[in-house]
Amino acid sequence: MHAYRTHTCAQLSKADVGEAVRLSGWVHRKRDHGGVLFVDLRDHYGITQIVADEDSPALPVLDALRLESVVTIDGEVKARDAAAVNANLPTGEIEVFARAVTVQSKADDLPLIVNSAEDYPEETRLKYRFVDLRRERVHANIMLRNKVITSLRRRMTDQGFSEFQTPILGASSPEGARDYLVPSRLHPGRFYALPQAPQMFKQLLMVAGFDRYFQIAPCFRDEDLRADRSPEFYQLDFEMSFVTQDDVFDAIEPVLAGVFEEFSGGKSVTPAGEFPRIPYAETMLKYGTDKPDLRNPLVISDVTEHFTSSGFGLFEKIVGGGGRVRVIPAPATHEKSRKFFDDMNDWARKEGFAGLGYVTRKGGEFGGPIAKNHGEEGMLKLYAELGLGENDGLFFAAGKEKDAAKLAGAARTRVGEELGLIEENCFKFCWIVDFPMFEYDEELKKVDFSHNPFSMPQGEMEALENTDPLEIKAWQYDIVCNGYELSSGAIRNHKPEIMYKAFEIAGYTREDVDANFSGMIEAFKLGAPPHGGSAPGIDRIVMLLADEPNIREVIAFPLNQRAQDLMMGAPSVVSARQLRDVHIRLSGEALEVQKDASEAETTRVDQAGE
RNA sequence: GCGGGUGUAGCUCAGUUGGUUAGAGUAUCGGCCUGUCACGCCGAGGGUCGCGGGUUCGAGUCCCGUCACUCGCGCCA
Repeated sequence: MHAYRTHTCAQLSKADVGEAVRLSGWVHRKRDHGGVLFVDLRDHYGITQIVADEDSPALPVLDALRLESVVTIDGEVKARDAAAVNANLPTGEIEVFARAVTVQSKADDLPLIVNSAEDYPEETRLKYRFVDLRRERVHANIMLRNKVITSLRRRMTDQGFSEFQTPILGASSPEGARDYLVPSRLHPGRFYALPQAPQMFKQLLMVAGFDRYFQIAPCFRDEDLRADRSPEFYQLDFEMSFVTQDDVFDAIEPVLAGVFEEFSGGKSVTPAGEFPRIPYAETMLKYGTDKPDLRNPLVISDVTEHFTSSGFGLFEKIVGGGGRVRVIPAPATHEKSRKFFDDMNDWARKEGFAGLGYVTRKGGEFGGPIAKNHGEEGMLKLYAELGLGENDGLFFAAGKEKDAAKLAGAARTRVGEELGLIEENCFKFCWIVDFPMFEYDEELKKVDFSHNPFSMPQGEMEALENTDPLEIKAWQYDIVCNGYELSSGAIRNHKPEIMYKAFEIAGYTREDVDANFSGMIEAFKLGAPPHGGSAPGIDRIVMLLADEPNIREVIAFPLNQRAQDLMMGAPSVVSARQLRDVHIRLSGEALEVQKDASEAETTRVDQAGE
């Protein structure tokens, strides 16, 4: 007989009655009836009820064990009486009568309880993540993640993509997020950077002629966190040669739609080939964001023209100063109290906006200060244009275009949620396309890249030379699902002359480009295919599929909101010797921290890895 | 860096207008119980009310500061 088990805790059924079996697992739950003891034995696969009575030598041993101890049970499979069958358990028709027990590992008092769905503080959960991960929900999330990744791999290879690895220790590059830095021992004063994404390497693989690349790629960005942002995360990174934007869309839509259909648990998914394509300018107008949640039916409109002259002086003044007025409909709000509208305004102020105006309408009657001052005639005209009914309210976001769009976007979400308009049980995908190539940086008072500088401008060199830079679009696109940006990608700029020109517009010289992107620019001078790709975020995909509001719920060992590993103690102080090795001397606060750390903390116990 | 929320027993939470010895459930420990499956019953231990200061005859409760966690803004593809 095997040392630990003949079956898993999910395997036994009526067909095995009478068999002598050996099971191993964790003591999930105990029910002690004095002369008879029930133990739910749990492993990765399931739960089997173990029973011991006074005839069994296992009884006192199991009785004394705390929950989550690990045991091996030798016993006999018995059928349960009809009345004792547990229909909630796949193994509920049988139980194993314990003849003997071996304690593999005793558990102390637990910081959190595995057999309960109770919510524990994240701090506790992360510190004892190995216990937390035994709990049903997180365990299932991590297994879902595994299945999603397996499925993505299969779908990509089936489409002729090949999987590659790229370096983790790379060079810091100037654009984008802050890099995680790794000091070099062999090269004093020099640093590696962990990849924010394998961007250049995947492009170089295209230049190397591999045609279709993908990778489940670890990415690192040293920026502040959000619920959907971790400093280390994974992307389904891919790149293709000799492709147009449409080819990239055609390649990835079936992969994403397919994996969502496979794991959505019956929720509807935008079919492959039908992802709406929304230009950036349109999404900023209609949804007030570049990651619109299309489950929300509300659409923002620009009504600036209605307020060039208006009895409502505030809007007239804003419009006169070049500002915009945007509106969000609040359908069927005739029975909402004044408090509902005032609360929205309070919310907007709390969010740091100037305020959210509103008009109420009850049975055709307009209400609120804006309606009063703007006049009934003007309101009727406005409502007619917007196609609004006699019981529909309206929220107003006014200000500089950027601010008005942002407030309108936030208000659209808020109104949709408050009115219960968000469609449930669906995943709504869309592409955001035609991102601007450049934008005006108000702080630096200059034109700068609005996204990745390596995207091909639409119209290529001709556009760069003859168009207002702020009008130029890029072959740059995002995939958005339910308001989450899942992916960002582009058709790349593989022509050195166009790249020099694009950088020139953003105020960089040929020498700047050569110095910062030498590898890439050299490669493009030695025969580069047109190419493009994208990189869907795997953690966010799993988060959506698992219906979790937080990315850490789908990462086995996540860093907390302050980028610390509470279990392993990262980031940690290191010994003076380690610092010397990498030519680093601490000062100021950093030196104080190092000094205050206990000797044990800075003692390095060498251990061999695998 | 900024704003919001939270912080009371190992854990989840209650705690009134500032008023006697800060409670419940769960976990732990002890006892009872032969068919449970969130078993049940009896009992016990367990508290720097995050920390520091202030107001007050009196602070878990009010005020100021600070720390931790978290959500958002800034930042970030």
